[in-house]
Amino acid sequence: MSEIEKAYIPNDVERDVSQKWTEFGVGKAVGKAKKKNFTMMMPPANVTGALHLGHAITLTIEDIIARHQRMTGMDVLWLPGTDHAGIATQNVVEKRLLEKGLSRENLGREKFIEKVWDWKKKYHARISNQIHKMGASCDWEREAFTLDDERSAAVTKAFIQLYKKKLIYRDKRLVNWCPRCKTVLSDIEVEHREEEGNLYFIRYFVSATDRSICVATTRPETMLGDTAVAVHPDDKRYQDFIGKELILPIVNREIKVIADKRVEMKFGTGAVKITPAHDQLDAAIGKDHHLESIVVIGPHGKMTKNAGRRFVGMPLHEARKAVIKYLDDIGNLEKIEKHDHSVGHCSRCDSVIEPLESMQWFVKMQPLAEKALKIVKKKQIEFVPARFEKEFTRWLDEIRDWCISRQLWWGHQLPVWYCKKVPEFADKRIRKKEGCQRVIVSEKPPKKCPSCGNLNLVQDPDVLDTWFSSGLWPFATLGWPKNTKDFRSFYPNTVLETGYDILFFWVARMVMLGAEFTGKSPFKTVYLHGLVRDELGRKMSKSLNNGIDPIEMIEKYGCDALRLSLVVGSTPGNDLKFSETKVTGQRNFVNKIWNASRYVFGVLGKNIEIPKSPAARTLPDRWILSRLNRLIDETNQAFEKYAFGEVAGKIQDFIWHDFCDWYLELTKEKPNKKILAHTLAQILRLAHPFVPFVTEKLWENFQPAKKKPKLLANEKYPKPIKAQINSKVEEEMQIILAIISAIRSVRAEMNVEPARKITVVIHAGKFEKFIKKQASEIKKLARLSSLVVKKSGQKVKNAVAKFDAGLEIYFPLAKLLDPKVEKKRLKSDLKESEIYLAVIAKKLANEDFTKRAPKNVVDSERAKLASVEDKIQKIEERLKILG
RNA sequence: GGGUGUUUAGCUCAGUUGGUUAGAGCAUCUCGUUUACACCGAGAGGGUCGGGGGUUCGAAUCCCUCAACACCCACCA
Repeated sequence: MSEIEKAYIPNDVERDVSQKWTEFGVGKAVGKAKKKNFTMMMPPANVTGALHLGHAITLTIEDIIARHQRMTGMDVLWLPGTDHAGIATQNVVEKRLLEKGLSRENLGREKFIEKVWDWKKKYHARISNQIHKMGASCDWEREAFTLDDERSAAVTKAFIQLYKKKLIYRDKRLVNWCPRCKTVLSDIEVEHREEEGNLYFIRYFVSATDRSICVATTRPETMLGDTAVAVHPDDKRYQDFIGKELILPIVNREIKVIADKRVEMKFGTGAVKITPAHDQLDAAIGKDHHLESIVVIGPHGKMTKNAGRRFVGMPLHEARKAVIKYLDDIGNLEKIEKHDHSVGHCSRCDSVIEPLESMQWFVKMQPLAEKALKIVKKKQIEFVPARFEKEFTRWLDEIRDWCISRQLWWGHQLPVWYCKKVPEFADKRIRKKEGCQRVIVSEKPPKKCPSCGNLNLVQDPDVLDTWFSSGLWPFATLGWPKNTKDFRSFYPNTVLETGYDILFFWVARMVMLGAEFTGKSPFKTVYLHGLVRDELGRKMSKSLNNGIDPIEMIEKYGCDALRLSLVVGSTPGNDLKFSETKVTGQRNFVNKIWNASRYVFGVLGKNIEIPKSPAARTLPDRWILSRLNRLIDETNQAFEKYAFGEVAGKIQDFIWHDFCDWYLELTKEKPNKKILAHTLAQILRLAHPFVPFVTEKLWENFQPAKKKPKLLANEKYPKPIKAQINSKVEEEMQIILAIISAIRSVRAEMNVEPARKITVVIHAGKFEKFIKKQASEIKKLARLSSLVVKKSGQKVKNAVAKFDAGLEIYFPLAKLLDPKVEKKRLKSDLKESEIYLAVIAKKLANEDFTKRAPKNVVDSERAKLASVEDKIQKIEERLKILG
């Protein structure tokens, strides 16, 4: 016993245990088709920086799942990986370069990518190390990276296959442009926020008249690119304007008034300026009315030469001011009103997104979404919690095409070559050259143009959206498109666990691409956890500086404590408020397990074998076995529901209260070694998925010296022995515990020092027998010098009395008894009981209740009534005696 | 403009298919060095379950409605 430290010191233990797991290959999956396989892919962490609490909760939940499944006998593949995270990583590296006065343009593409790989290596090592520190029992031998060779091959294959099916196409359209990241983004990478703004009213005159139309806009600078004004065809105010030419102020270009149903009559003046190059709705209207599209805002957020000499080169916000001033000067600015509207921001850098017309690559989503929806309809995929299914299908129902090309360097370059026709943002040298303009999509660089034989082909400089490669993750990680053994063994995956914030970004794409390429749902269950927030419920962010570093928590309190603090009290899909005090609370619990075990191992001595089926000798023995098996039963059920918080909470309750507070204390005099060993072993097995380090370390004490050591991680998860669940035993024990509590309560109320042992007399009625059997335990825990248990007897005079559960408990100590205090105490008890009596009596007086409620409910109410009536009667008698 | 979630003790949250006087942890107060643990133990106080209405013998739990907060989606310029 002296070998076990008095308090649990996590850091050394964790290092030691971690090493053991690696040695024994705990996370390694076998991968034989005949074995029962369980597959789960770790959401690949971005190689941008360090692990945060979001990763910590992901790893904790997934490790709980993985360890639990492993212990139930599954061949678990939990495959770890990292994500190249295109924009995010490129941004950090560029930022770092900028600090040294460098830019990616100075370095050139190749050199720059080298730098990013350097960064990747460094942060990959750091993140892997941190994943280890979280206790993650994943299969490192199968680790994958979204940009490694195998995954890149999968990406190319996927791209080509979709292109051949005409599900990938190239088109010029209005896209979301981030002027800071200098790339287009998909629609879901744009975050809309309601912002204060202005509505500007600008007057456009009809050519050669003094009649005019006033238009309202939130973005006056775009008027330089207007090519029409639209009104609703039914709008009486503007009937005779339709078809007329207006003079666009400043530019002095003629634009037509058109009629279109999409114009909202009630908004603004009912007349809309149409700028097809810079607004989605305008683009749609422009297309239908064959309007010209004039680009006035360039890719860097500056005005183009189309905006006119006065504005060219101006950044957007300046251009807005200048246009307003100009319009005001020439008298065309009617008024400015306050107007809140939703503004799109880059999800990576928060810059305001500009709609920009540009040639990009898209995935046609409708056919893919249909396949995914079919999977949902056929119930081939289950969401936990279920409500996310609705969100999932709704998004798929309204799906829009996915812009997948990015003007970045870090990522999978498109497997596309042009016969000297190059995309618009390529540099000038190649732009000048001309060819037959053929687009070649090919797995390997083509030697010459298949149409004209030209040798001078140029690869599209763009890369694919990071999420395109993540979308292939469930099968690309297993070697797809090759038909590998792993793919056959582990596909489809069993569970996909991640945060609900990437339901569309990631989960939906995996389901669609999985259905497309493998013909089935990539996983059976989608478990979505909530977001970790700070104690005020705010999102953790760098700008608020409210982030908590999980590694720091591990160093301070231990990994097990951190893991519990992320799971206990949390439910699927709901956000979790996190605070350091939660971790300290769980650290205390982990220490409790440690010390309870220390006590048990002290009692057991060395070379302990865990008994197969220990015999219960006493009521407490039978009770703890009943409670234990009830717990096992409940935890198994809760695991089925993915209610990990519930499982952890129940195990915690059992260990702390049933086992430590009661069972260990009750049996200290005469410990039953076999029951102790068995119960502790079951506890360690049950708790292991949640607190793997401390339990694995403690498990070492169960190893008989001669035998080869076995790991707890490879043990079987407990199954309930239903025959040991015994409600009668639990009820009896409940009475013993109630007696002890009642005595303790009276002692505290009467200020009897704990050191002072007292005498208690119990009139126990029908409970006499088994209370007598537990007399020594009651004496010990209630600190009694003697305990007299009788069926009934004369009311004990000069005693403090307590009536509970049909029992009379007397404390015959004249010194203790202050009649005044005792009367007061009894009276308050009486009052409470009378209130309770009234409640039940009223219920039973109601004929509807006695007639309609089930018999067992009515009976139990009657029993309660009898019991409380008895108690009241006894208290009243007592009060009479006291006078 | 649609949709979802949350609202239970000072704080963080549990509350299965409606059925004891609504629970736990933290915090608070009182007592305690009973050799596993002060990262502990014992005891106590604290809630008209967001408001209103309905269904029912019976509602924190089911239905309607309102409110606050959070989030998601949407081309109102």
